[in-house]
Amino acid sequence: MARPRFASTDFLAAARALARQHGPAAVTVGSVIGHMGAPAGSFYYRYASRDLLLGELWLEIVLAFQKGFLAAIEAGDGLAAALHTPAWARENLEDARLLLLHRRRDFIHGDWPEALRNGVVRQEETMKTAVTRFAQATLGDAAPDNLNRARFALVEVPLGAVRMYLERREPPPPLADELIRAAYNAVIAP
Amino acid sequence: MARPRFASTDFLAAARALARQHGPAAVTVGSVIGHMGAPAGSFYYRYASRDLLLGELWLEIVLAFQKGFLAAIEAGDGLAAALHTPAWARENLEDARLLLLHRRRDFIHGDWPEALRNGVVRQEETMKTAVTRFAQATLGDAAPDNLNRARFALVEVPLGAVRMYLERREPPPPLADELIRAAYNAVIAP
DNA sequence: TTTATTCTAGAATGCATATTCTAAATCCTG
DNA sequence: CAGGATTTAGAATATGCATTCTAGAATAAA
Repeated sequence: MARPRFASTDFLAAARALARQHGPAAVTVGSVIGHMGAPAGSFYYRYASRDLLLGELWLEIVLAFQKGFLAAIEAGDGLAAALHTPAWARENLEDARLLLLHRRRDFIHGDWPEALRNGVVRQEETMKTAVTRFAQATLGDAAPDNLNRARFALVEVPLGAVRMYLERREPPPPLADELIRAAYNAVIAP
Repeated sequence: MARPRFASTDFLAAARALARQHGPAAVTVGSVIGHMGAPAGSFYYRYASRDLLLGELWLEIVLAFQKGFLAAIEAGDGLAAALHTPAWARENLEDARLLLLHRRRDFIHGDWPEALRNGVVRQEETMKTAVTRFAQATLGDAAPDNLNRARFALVEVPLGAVRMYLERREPPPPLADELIRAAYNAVIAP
């Protein structure tokens, strides 16, 4: 084989760097290979498409985020799950900006590549299951209103408390936690 | 003059319809003129660029939304301002989806057309001023933490309570108001 | 050393879009 | 009606991108 100069992970790393700096839309095949001085052929030797690259990037980040969230839910601690967002954002500011300031469809517009579809579906369902479990355990049952209440407390409130800081590239301050805690307690009867 | 078949407002209406159905990215010059059977020349006779069209659309919607919000703030009623989001979303479901499910940069990527720049800047500052006024009146002063607290209660919480419904094209139910009220009261000390 | 395999190289292709250009049609005014 | 202004019309141009293609270079295995 010809001397391998470019590994898959190199392309992924370049994509990540570009996405962090200029957003997912700026991750074009051209910008990626330009960023690392690789020819187009080398890219397509590793990745079947641009979508595959961006999809992998998103999935990797979302799964990393999810881990701590799920752990808290499984421990039955909803407040900890809600507070996981600012905590994770502090430790992973750049990835948090990527994940929380953009939508999934900013990474992949339209259908996901076959190779990733399973992973994405599993990710979605894992999240949905966690929220459902929380609703049942803490709110009594998984009636629609309870699911929405749970989702609000666990997902939307933390996101809202953190987004304004991420936009300024600042780690969420203690106030973010305080706001989340207050809203959580107000919405999830103790 | 040749018989005017296409008014500016026709293009704006077509853009709105397309954006509502498929998102701002689907508003291309081609899709707009295709949607109304107009030639490209007629479009460019009315609009200097696609950005101008999309920018006008966004600005029109955001200003419509803002009106009620500002009225509540000026009346000194923060809770009413927070509840304006679900109320407006109920009355303007499709525009609310457009405004709240997408970001400004999904309409205009990069620099805004000169013709709209003033309007956008004014819009931003009007909003910032309103939040500041609220912070001073209700939280004592406009220290950074107070501004962020105000923004959370007035903007982020309502958005979070409403987004999940908008995504499903459903008007926000009473629960949305209840969640907003609870979070608002918890965060804005009475 | 030969040969098959794995990659690098980067030019060529194709497609979706925005925008421009030129011509002609329609209407208003004198 | 003549002449100028306004609009329609839509083909032509330009650009940015993803992707494909064909050649050739570097390596491992035989």
